[in-house]
Amino acid sequence: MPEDVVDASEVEQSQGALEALISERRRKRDDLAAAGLDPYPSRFDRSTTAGELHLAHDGLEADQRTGQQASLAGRVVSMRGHGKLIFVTLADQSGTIQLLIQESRRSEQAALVVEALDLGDWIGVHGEVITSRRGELSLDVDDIQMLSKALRPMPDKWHGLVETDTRYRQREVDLLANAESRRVFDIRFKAIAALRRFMQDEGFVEVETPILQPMAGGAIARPFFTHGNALDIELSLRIAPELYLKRLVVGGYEKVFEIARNFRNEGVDTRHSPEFSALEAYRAFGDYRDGMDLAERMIVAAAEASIGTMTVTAGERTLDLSPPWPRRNLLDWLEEVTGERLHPSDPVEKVRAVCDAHQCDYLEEWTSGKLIFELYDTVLLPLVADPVFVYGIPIDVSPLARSNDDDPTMADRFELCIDAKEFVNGYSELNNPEVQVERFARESQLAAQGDLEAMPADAAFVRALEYGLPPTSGIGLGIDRLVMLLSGVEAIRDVILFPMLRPESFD
RNA sequence: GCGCCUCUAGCUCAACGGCAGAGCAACGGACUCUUAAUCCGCAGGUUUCGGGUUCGAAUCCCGAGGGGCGCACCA
Repeated sequence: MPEDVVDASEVEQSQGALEALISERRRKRDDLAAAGLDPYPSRFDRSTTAGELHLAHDGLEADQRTGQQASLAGRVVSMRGHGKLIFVTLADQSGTIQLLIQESRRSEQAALVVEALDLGDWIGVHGEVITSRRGELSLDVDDIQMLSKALRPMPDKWHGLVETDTRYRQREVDLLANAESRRVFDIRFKAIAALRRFMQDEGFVEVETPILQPMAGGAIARPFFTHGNALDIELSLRIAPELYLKRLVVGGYEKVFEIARNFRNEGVDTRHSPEFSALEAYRAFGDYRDGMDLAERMIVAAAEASIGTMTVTAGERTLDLSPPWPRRNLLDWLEEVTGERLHPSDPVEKVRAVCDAHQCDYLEEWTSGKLIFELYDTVLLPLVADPVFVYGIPIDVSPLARSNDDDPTMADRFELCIDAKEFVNGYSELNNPEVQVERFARESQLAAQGDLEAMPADAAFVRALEYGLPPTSGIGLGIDRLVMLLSGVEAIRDVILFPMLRPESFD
């Protein structure tokens, strides 16, 4: 082959296949503009939506004309051409509807738009609501406007977008191409709306507390750090809203909640995201039992509103969320399973022996209470399928919880477990400032001994307690996990719209 | 952080040491009841990147990058 011919084809190819597809669409857009039709008009008046039309007319016999004129707007998701007749599937947020575009009926403007039409374009259409000869509800289109010309080719209309990387990085494409993805996020936002409604109906006030904090507290986790220029101070991103919310209860807000984005600078996996959402609620004059009641009703309300059933699937198994949920004492249950009656006051050797017998790893410095909690995590938690409250948790791992009146080594604290995962953590709040100081001191001591999990003392919080925190019940719900449960997906990234990923390079 | 897997056309996937292919999307054409429309034609590639082995590499080896999954930490 002569040199110059080779060069020419290389120049042609250097444009790239994707660029060629985009240029083609650009050309169509420019053709429209040249014909005096704005490919990006400012607005469009629609009279109805695909969903409303289906509600109004589904069940109609084939080949009917309703006489109803309608204007619809949406994205072209499929086209089936038959020469002088084209079937288009139009998608709006409410669903999809078929358009019948007949050459004999359409306007001149419509003809130009059809000429320039590609999958993915946003269009506005007008016509009569009819059913096709096959009985599908359709709009017999007489006019079309381009509302926004899409320049990039859409993913495969049958397989959608599969590659997880692209699905997370270009969530907009995932959403427009994959109905399953839309389903999951619809559940998410319905559930969150339901939680908010439920809390408001219960008389809780929704509040906002700082995300940028001088010292991240209220949980045990490594924070993200940033710098505040104006004050020239180091700030942490919140790991939990707990301490600020309790200060609001001190201030007289008897029922408060916050839907809080929390940030933890820790491992990322199927169940953990650096950025995640929690609902924390505090109710004056209640204790941890009220927390269990609240958690149960809250989750049931969210399930009802988002999926309309108490049956969910988690991997291979089917779970039943129907209340009431059993409440099991941790030490009793542990005895049932291991055959050993353990207590935080037991010598560590005794508890370690049980750990050894159940493949539960531990560190040298752990107390009996901490070991018991670890046994719960490794031995009991995996047994959980349907929801179960586990209450009575060692005080050693509960520095912000009130101790039990009859057994000061135990906290009046519970966790709600479903499908081998923790969903809610709640307790009677510790409101004795001096005991809180002791707890913080003990945590500091642990930190000094090298325990990376120790909680830093928060003097402002202690001062607040000194003004008087009423008896208070507090709970925290992991919203992402709840959405995973309700939607039946197994990766937390599938319930977060834009999960954290390494930045793309656009070179 | 450590281990394993993965990356091929815009999308979904083949080819697994011997000429890089298909379907969808695109482009040209036929078609007024399809719905994964069909039919004919045409085009589309630095096989993620960089090295190496080989007569020959998408394929084997080494390294880098993206992503996924385990383990550890955590909710």
